[in-house]
Amino acid sequence: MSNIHDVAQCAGVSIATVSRVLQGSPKVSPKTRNRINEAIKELNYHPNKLAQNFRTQKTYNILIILPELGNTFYTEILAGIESVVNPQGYRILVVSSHGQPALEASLYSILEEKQVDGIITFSASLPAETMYQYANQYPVVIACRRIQEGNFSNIAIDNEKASFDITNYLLNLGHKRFCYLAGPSELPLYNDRLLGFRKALKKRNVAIDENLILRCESTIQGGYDNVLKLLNRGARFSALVAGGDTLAIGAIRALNRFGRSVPSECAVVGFDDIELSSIFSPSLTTVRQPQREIGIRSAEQLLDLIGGAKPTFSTEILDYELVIRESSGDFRPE
Amino acid sequence: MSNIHDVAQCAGVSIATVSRVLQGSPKVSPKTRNRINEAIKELNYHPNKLAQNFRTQKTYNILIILPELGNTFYTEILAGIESVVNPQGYRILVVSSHGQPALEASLYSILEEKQVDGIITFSASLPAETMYQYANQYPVVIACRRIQEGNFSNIAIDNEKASFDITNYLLNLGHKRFCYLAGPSELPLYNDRLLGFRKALKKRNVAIDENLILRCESTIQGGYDNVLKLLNRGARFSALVAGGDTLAIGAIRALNRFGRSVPSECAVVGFDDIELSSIFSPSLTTVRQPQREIGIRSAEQLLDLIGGAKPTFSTEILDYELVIRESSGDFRPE
DNA sequence: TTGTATGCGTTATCAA
DNA sequence: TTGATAACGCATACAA
Repeated sequence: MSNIHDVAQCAGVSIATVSRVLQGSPKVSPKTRNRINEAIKELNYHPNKLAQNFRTQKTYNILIILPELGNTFYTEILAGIESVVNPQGYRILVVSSHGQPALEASLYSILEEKQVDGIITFSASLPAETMYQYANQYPVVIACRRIQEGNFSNIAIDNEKASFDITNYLLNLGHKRFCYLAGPSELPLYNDRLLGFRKALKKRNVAIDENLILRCESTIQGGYDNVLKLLNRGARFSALVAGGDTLAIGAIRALNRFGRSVPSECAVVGFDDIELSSIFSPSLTTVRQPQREIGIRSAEQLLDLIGGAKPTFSTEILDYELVIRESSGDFRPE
Repeated sequence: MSNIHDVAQCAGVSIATVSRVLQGSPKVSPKTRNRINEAIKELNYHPNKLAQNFRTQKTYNILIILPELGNTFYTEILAGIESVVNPQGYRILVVSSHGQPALEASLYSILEEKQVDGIITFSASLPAETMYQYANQYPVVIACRRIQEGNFSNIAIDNEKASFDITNYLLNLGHKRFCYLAGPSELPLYNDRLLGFRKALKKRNVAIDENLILRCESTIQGGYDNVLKLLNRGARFSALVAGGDTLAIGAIRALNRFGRSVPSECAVVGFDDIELSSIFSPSLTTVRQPQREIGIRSAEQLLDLIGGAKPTFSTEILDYELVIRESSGDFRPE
């Protein structure tokens, strides 16, 4: 592997001049610039980024923490992020926290150790104080989660309110007996959604049966297993609200397996509007988040922070949209 | 930000001793070790990884290049990779090549610039010679693609043979008029699969109508759009073979939209066995790849290369499995 | 067991 | 426009 000295020697100049060419500095005569470029080509020289990063303390890498890979909900968000950071020369690296706080904590060391310039997390499974400490010291944007306790910059929809609304929609259809499928309690956004559900019922004085509130892994399998178990225990409900579309789809499969058809015997609604939700049969009533916009705004905020902006700790609440489809039993063809 | 000097000073030792503690060297007396650890805590010291990496020329990062993010096919593969590299202290970073050769090429610079210790690519959209050059100089494993021209270490199923088999399955059911949906020609695995399809038909002397061979983006939308257009032109076929499950599902939706039911009026098969394929209705007949094993073997090979092993350039062919479900019209309940 | 000193490859400051 | 050189933070060979 050749280094900058080799290039300098080969071109008959000093390493300083080579460095200038690498930086695209205008203060190099065209003639020497050419000589140097030829030397670079001849030696197949690639600047050692490790040394560059070390010297400049900059990586042009941005870390994206997702609760899980392979959840299509994030695909469009990532595209939104890339659309703003790529033109600025940044690259995104994606890791999964697997929803485990310990693992997520270890990922922040990647930032403390300066291997990336900033983090956008969609996981945020750490305690608020810990997050606050990181966010105060480093460029960190928390997205898709609204943190009430403490002050944070973050971009999200109002999960609680959206959950309130979609529950209300079912209440308006006349449902009285509900089952709720929540994602893991480590991920606060699931708690927000559960809270919205509770508030909606409370406001209408509809009783909540705590036995019908389940915590599951937020996967199709998780929804399926938990609902099937519940049905086997003889539970009765006319509507099921899920904290995520995968959970809802698992629930529908369990209901079908148990011989209950959706929506005629049980209404089901989800959250997120993943791709599968419109394809699945019955198609899923759900809450659509502005995924691309979430990505774009998160990225813009992060670049500001990297650029030296002070964290404003202003929560940016984006709009959501109820998407009414077949699974809730009030399907109106478009 | 405190550095190793600060810690040394605070603990009253030299930086060499601090460094030894950081490396976990046994040649430090428990007493000084304690003093140093306290100093580290007190100063909230984090070793600057940029400097460490620079010094050791090692990052403990592995780059995974996928053709696209959000394709659940890769989820299990990634889990397999993590299961072998995490215990060794490596971390995986995932990027998408978006199937664009130019973009993928730019990703190799991340390796040349030593920002990662090795690459596993599932995209491999670059010319064989280029790939060969990289694979010869750096730790690079090419997975899910069998490169015939030239010698490469790679891990894959025999895409051509699997495609031959599943096509044969349809031929055995009596189909004579086929439509084929291929993914982008930049991704060679799609070409391999198309080739297997062609060979199967040729062997049985079944004519291939080139107008019924379509190239699409490998998404549900891509399959849907192309097949709908074809149907609107009045094309007739009794079986459709797709180079990927997303394409197949898009195709089924287009057929349904056009009023043709699957499988009774048209048999459809896919490739990959993504999660959706068993959930979709009709469930999809497809080829299942040993995803976890692909991940594990790729990672093991890569770690060998990183450890200094010479590339053996031996292609490792893993087994696949035909999964017969509803969409092909020969559904036998398990 | 501990300390001293060197160098990794680059950028950037200063002088020429 | 160019060159000499210091500095970045750390690991390590060698000396003590």
